[in-house]
Amino acid sequence: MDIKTSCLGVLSICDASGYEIRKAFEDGPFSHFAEGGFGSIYPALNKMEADGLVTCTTQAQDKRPAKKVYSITTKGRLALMDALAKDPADDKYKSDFLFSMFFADFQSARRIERLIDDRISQFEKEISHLGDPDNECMGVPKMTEGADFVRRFGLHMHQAAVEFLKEEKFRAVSAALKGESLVNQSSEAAE
Amino acid sequence: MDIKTSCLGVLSICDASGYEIRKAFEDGPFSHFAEGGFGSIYPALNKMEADGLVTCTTQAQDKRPAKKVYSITTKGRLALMDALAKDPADDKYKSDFLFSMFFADFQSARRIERLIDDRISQFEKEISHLGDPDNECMGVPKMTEGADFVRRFGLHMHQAAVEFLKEEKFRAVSAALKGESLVNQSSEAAE
DNA sequence: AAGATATATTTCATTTCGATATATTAAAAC
DNA sequence: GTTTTAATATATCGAAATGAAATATATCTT
Repeated sequence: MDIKTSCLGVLSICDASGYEIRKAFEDGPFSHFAEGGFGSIYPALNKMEADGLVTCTTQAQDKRPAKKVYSITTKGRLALMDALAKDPADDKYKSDFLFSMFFADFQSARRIERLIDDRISQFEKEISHLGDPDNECMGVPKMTEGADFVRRFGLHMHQAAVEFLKEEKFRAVSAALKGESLVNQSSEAAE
Repeated sequence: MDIKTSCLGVLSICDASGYEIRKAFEDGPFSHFAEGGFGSIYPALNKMEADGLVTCTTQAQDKRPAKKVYSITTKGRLALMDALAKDPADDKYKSDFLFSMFFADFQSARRIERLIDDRISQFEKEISHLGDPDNECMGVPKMTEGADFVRRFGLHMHQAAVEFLKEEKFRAVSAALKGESLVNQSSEAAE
C-alpha cells in the first residue's frame, strides 16, 4: 500500500492534519502494520489535493501553531476503495533484531541476553498499547469490526513473539556462553 | 539494517553473485526478515567493492551466463561486526492484508473470506519452507545456533498467524455477511 | 519448434526515508 | 523564576531504496 492510500485510510476515519496522520501511523490504530514519515506524508497530501482526492482548510488554533486540516473527498473515497479491491501485496517483516540474532555465534552471551530482553520489553509495550481500551481510534471511540480484527491480530502476534523469546532465551544465552568458553580455551591454548 | 550490511551478512556465509544474494533474500535463510531487489543489491556491491569491503572475480560458466562472484574481505567482516554491535532498529511489519482487513466493513463477505484464505495459504507455504530440513543455508548444510534461532522464530510466528486466522475467520466473515444484509435491507426499504 | 522458466546484470524514474530547519507553546526541572 | 525539554505543526531536500523494464543466454516443457 503506498503512502497516499495509507493517508486516505486515515482520512476516511476522520479529518486530520499531516501531523495527526503521522501520529496515527506511530501510535494509532495503524501503528503495527503501516508507516510513513513527514517526508512522505506532506508531499502525498499536496499531490492528492492537486488531484482532488482531499481538500484542505487552514485552521488557526489558540495556543498552538496553525494546522492544515485535510478532508477526504468522494473521489478520494473511490480511490481508497479501488486500492482495497486490488489483491494485497505480500506482507513483509523487517527485523534488525533477527539479523543480529542470525549472527549470535559471533556475539557475547551478555549481548545476546540484552538483545532478547530489549525485544521482549518492546513487544510487551506494544501489547499493553494494543490491549488498552482507552486506545481509541483517533478519538473515535466506536471501533469497527475490521479495526478490532487487526487490533486482535497484532495482539496475538506480539504475544506469540514474547512467548517464543521467553521460552528460547535460556537456550540462546547458553549456546553463546558455550561459544565464549571455546574461544577462551583456544586463546588459552595459544598462550 | 541497510542493504549493504544485509549483503555482507550473506557474503559472510559464502561467496555469492548479486543474483545469488537476491535468492538468499527471496528463499534463503534471510527470507523472512530481510529483503532487497536487484536495484539495491548491485549498486551496493559496486560501492562496497570500491570501499574494499568485498572483492569481485568474474567467473565464466559453462552453459550459463558469466557471473561476478563477490567475496567478503577482512575489512568487510569488521564492517559487519560494527553494524551488529549497534542497537538494532525497531522491527517493522508492513501488511496490505491488515490494511484491507481494517476496512472489512466496506467489503463483501466473499472478498473477506478470500483475503483470509489467501493469507493462510501464504503463511502455510512459508511454514513448510522454514520447516523443510532440505532448506539448507545456501548449500551450507551446517546451521549455526543463531541461524536456527531465527528459523524457529519465523516458524513460530507464522504458525501463530495461521492459528489466529483460522480461529477468527468465521467471526470476520459472519460480520461481513451481517453488514451485507443491512445494506440489502436499507436498499429494499428505499424501493 | 515455440514458449516458458531459470540464470545473470544493468539502468533509471519514481518513491520513500531520514534528518534538519523553523516556529510556537506547555510542562518540567533546576 | 528561568532554563530546558517535550509536544504541536509544517517544509525541504539529499540520500537511499523500490520496482519495473531492458538485455542476454541456456534449459526445460509441451
